[in-house]
Amino acid sequence: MGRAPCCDKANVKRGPWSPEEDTALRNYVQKHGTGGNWIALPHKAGLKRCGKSCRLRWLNYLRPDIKHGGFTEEEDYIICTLHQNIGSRWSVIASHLPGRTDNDVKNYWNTKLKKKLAVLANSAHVTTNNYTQLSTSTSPVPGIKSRNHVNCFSTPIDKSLDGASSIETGSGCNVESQKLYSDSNQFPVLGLKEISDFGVRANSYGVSSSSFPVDNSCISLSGNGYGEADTFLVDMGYGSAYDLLHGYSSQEKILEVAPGLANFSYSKLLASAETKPHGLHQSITL
DNA sequence: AAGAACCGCAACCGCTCTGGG
DNA sequence: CCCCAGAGCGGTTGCGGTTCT
Repeated sequence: MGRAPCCDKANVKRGPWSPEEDTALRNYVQKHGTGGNWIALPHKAGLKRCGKSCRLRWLNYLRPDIKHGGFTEEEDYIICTLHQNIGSRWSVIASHLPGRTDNDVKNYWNTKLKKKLAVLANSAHVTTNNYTQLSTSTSPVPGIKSRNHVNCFSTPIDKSLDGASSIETGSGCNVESQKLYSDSNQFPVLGLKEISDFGVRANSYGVSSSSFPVDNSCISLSGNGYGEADTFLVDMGYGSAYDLLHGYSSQEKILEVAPGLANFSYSKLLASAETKPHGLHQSITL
């Protein structure tokens, strides 16, 4: 026996909403609110619709603060970053995008962004950028062991950044790991730095992303327009920071995971630079 | 010009979560 | 605790519009 339906499907209208229905629902909600009871709402509003359908219509289309239209580059960036870190938790991702609904974000990801990233991944000369979660067996940095999805990308940090600015660095730079690094004197590793050294504030989403702040002692961007940058974020892909916190927190261990860091040089990387939408920094794809 | 293929998005479905009794 | 109704969520579908052949 299946689950009981949430409403009498024989007596409710389905399919696209008419302008009259939209008006009735909008007027009712604006006047009375939802009352915390969507099941009873359609009857009160004089609608022959399922409560769930009303809720969806309101949340995804009729709400006054809904933003319609194309997604910006900045929104792309946020979606990609969060999707990398937390997966398809659309409601959480949407909560970071004012005016966007989970349905919007989900549709956008499935119809456009996913394909866009696939094209980017295929066109990358060396590897993909860290927007993707490819289960690739090829490693972006020579010698890095293939893990669940090890992709690497760097972000030159502009030292003129406002100190109050926030860069998503994942838990690789969160307070807990920074403390661990500094307490155990691990920072000499390859120019690994504390994010706060650069005058920017790490913004941890409480996820296992993995951006390492480093100085230019291990990175050279000469010849590709970034030679003047002396601080960078290097993102090793989801999971690496977690490892640093749980057993890979020594230089030997780091090199075990990523031996390529020992002679890591960006100078050999292609200058497939793109301007990041928020204007805080730029990134290159390794 | 017409049919096929593709695309984007609104809406639905069914499962999980949550809170009140 | 347990149960259940309702809310919330993510995956999927269906359809209208657009582009391609």
